[in-house]
Amino acid sequence: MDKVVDQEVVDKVMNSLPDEEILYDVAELFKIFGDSTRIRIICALFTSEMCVYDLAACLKMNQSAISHQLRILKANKLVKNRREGKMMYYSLDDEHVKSIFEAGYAHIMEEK
Amino acid sequence: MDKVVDQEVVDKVMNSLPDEEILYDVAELFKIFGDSTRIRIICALFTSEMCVYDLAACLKMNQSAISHQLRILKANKLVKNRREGKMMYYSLDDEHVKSIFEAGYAHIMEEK
DNA sequence: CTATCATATGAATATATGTTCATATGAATA
DNA sequence: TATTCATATGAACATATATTCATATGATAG
Repeated sequence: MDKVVDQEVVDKVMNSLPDEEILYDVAELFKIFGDSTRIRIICALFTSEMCVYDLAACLKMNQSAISHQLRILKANKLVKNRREGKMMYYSLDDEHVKSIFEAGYAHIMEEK
Repeated sequence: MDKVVDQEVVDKVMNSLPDEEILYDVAELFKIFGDSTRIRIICALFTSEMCVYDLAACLKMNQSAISHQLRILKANKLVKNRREGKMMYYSLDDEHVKSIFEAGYAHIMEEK
């Protein structure tokens, strides 16, 4: 006899899944957190708002790389910025950023 | 006068950053969540353990793609599996999986 | 207005990664 | 043991993305 799907289970699971579009957005959000440069930027901003130049110094990366990543973070509303003269100060834009980070961080620390 | 880093801020931030290796691991973890196929697999497994065949049916994807992603999820200890005859049942392997997902999900839902 | 500084951005490059196809593996059954 | 079914896996391909380099933009000081 051929294997067929367990229709009962499949139906139950399919009904429980959030909309595909929502899950796509959730994945896109996690993708933002899924890069070590961006995670380090986010972590740095937990402590203090910073300008691009100082962020680059902290992370020992060049200014352009930081700028590109800040652009992505800002486009996803995870950071915001304010200008002060020539300098642009970045800070976190959402309380969720910390809770998301901490959920992942807890998982990693438990493994150690 | 040349701009120099704000050494005080930079020092404070650098001291607050977790080890680079930890942050790398955190980023790697979020990267796993940062793919819509894997997020959908994870979500499906919130409801019920499932075999590969049924998972593929739920997500309307081919078996190979699901298998490849399950392999990644398992390598990262987010899912575990048990064999029952020919079938391999997958389920979530860690309580953190749900808390991580929910942190991201909450952020997305708030935007809607 | 010009020069300089801080930041942003486009193009190019290298690398990573997801899916598909073909096929292998491993278990059950005839 | 040969066949069939469920799953796993390697290779190939296409796509996405992070960084660097060069340069543009925007703001301030002289």
